[in-house]
Amino acid sequence: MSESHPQSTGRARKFSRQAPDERRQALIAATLRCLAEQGAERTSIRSICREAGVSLGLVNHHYHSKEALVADVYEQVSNDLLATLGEAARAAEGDARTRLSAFIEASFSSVILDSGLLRVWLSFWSMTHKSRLIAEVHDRTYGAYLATLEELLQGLARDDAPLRLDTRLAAIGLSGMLDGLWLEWCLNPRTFTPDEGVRLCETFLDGLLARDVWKRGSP
Amino acid sequence: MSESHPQSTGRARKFSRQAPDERRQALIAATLRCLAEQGAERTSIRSICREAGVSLGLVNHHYHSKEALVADVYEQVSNDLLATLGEAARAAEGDARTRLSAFIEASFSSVILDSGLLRVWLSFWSMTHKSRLIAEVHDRTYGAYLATLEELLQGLARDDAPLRLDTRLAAIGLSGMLDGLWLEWCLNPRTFTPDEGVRLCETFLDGLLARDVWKRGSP
DNA sequence: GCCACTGATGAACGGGCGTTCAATTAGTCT
DNA sequence: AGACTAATTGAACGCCCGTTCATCAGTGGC
Repeated sequence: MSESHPQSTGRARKFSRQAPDERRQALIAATLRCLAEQGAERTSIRSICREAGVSLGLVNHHYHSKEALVADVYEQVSNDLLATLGEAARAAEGDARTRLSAFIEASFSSVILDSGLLRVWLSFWSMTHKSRLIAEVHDRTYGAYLATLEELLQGLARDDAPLRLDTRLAAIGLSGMLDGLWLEWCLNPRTFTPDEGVRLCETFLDGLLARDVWKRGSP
Repeated sequence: MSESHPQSTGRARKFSRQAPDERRQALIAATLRCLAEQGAERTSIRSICREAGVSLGLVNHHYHSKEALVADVYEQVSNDLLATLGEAARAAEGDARTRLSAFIEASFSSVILDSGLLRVWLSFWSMTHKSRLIAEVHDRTYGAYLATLEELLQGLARDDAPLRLDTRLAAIGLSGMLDGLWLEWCLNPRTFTPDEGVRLCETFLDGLLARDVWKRGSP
């Protein structure tokens, strides 16, 4: 049978070695599962090791602290998520507006609207103020998120030549609405449906594109 | 001198009695300070008692658990905050739109844009999934928040008679943008200015009022 | 002036935490 | 086959946690 289980002919292997990169990856995955299921407060090095099926000391062999491990998790989850959303936008055939709609719809898909994912994010957010490392990951990944949105919005502005759109601010506004609705939906899914969330974001976009609307708010 | 300090004529008072209501209030205030400064993870019953200047056992004398205390804090902070914002809206002289703008501006005032306040809210949010009590407080207070926004938006719809505004959904959208921007600003105040936040919310409102915009997102 | 009532105290309990480190062992290289 | 290397183990350390409860002490009613 498998060499990871006891055999009749010899002693069981007590553990299996792995290359540091693979092991780190396994620890990251285990940490993510813990954060999603238990939240930051109940995610201990012990529970992570239990989840990963390794002994207590292993985390501190591969990471010099719990903080460093969580920072790696943050970085990876952010990148994966943004990649998923970006992929959805890129896969949409059509003009810039169609791609943006695809991005928004993907943001309200069941992969994203998951209270476990919120628990993960709340964990990261709650660490930003006491961990420089985590704060840096936040700034970097949120910057990448904004940049992606801004790029999509620049496509919009290009399609609609006479329109003067402050794409930086528009990206901030759209991300604010996406994040705020996502947060609220995860906290209480009964408040509104994912479809309604999509419609609200679309409404915001439409408002941006109504030419004389934008300048009303300006000084 | 004060009877709460040692006197030359007698022994120092070891403690002072207070009516349960007053004491509870003091504990709530101390808990709030702890949550704002340290976050949920570092806010222990011990640190709360230290902050309130009372002994360890007192919290469990007035509350049967830490959870019950935090639920009381949540309830009170929510009510205070909504009262502050509602006050700002009510104090604004003018039409419905003016009152809404006042509400929005108040939401981006320095009292609200405070990373300590975010830490408090992150604490509450992170407890909603493992505490029925806290989840109930969230539902109740967020419902009141939405109701206030919806009332203000109904005033808008009344001023602009031909406009058909789904005030429930509009309130959800506005709250989403307010919360999302508030969250992001607290996490990284360098991303945008409070003024820009106000302008983004105003833009969303203007979009809602551009008559033919709303139905575009509808089925 | 005393007593009952009740708010307040703080030691004690059992447990979980992050981190350290000497010992062990799997896998590779000669 | 044996030695070497480095991944892995798990006990141990010191600390903080929420809750319990026997005890103490102010206050109001008699």
